[in-house]
Amino acid sequence: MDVLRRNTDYALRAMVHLASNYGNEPISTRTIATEEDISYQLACKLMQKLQKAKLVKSCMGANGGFTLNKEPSKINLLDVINAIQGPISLNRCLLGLNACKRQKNCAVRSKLVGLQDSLSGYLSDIKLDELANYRGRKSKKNTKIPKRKQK
Amino acid sequence: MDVLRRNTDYALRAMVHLASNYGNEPISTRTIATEEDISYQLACKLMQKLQKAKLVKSCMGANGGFTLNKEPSKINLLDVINAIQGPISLNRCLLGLNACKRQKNCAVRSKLVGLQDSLSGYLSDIKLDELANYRGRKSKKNTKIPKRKQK
DNA sequence: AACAAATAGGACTATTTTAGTCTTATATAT
DNA sequence: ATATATAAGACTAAAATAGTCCTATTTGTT
Repeated sequence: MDVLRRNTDYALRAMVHLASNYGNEPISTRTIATEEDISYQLACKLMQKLQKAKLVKSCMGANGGFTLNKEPSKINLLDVINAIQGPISLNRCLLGLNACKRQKNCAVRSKLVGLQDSLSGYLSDIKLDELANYRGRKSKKNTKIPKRKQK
Repeated sequence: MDVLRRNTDYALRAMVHLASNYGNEPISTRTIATEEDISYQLACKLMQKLQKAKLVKSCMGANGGFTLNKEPSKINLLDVINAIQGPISLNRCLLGLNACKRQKNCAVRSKLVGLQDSLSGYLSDIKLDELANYRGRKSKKNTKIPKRKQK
């Protein structure tokens, strides 16, 4: 099974796309969907989730679209994962759901806590700017504020 | 979402149970199911999977049941996970399935490879003996070979 | 030999989760 | 006005996971 779901992959592509464009005009969902091979309708859903999580900023209307809401270096992989698929947990027990009665002296659980933490740590250390630079090599190193007025 | 599925939790309980009993007579699935709160039918399925993975040894017939196939210290968490839910992967891409065309210069992918490895490493460093000792404190420190003849 | 207690294993069903679509409403530049 | 966007809820479809059922086989015990 996969830890990162398909929709998370899509969202990550979208975010990297936006990161590569950081500092410029908003990009429409249609453009992102087309260039990143995501169904348009689905992309809309994902962008909305990202917006709710304050990772992107939306501009409605003609010439509208999305821009990152923070510098790429201030958005990490875990942020995106959390926004789209919710918190990653090694098992239900660690999430607090469906906790079995064994909990308090469960050896498995106690071992997993450490792993859970290092997993989160690793993911939150990977920032969007690294991903955007690696990928397109068309990063603009441009930190201008988008000219378009924001919502 | 959970990395370890419910059935994996069940199987882990069963394995820890067997580890605590290592060196003694086989334990029947019915007993394991009852003591570990697993549906009997489901437990049967899980034990079969563990058997196919050579983690446990079965003894058919009356007074039959299962014993570990190796010392508890030689069975790790990842073994059990692999037996029950198959290999853990961070995403499809790393599993080789559904690989997207971006593959070769995908920054996300390259970052995840490292994480995947450390995840596997961590899980395979946790052995059943640690879990069994922690839990029941009724470990026998007894390495006798089971008296009952093995299949 | 008969019986009871076990595992073996395939087929099937149900449940849950995830992915994806449809539709309608609202905002905004031209 | 119109065209091009986002917003968002309801809905459907597909896939993955969990769980059950049934029948066969093995083996110890009486």
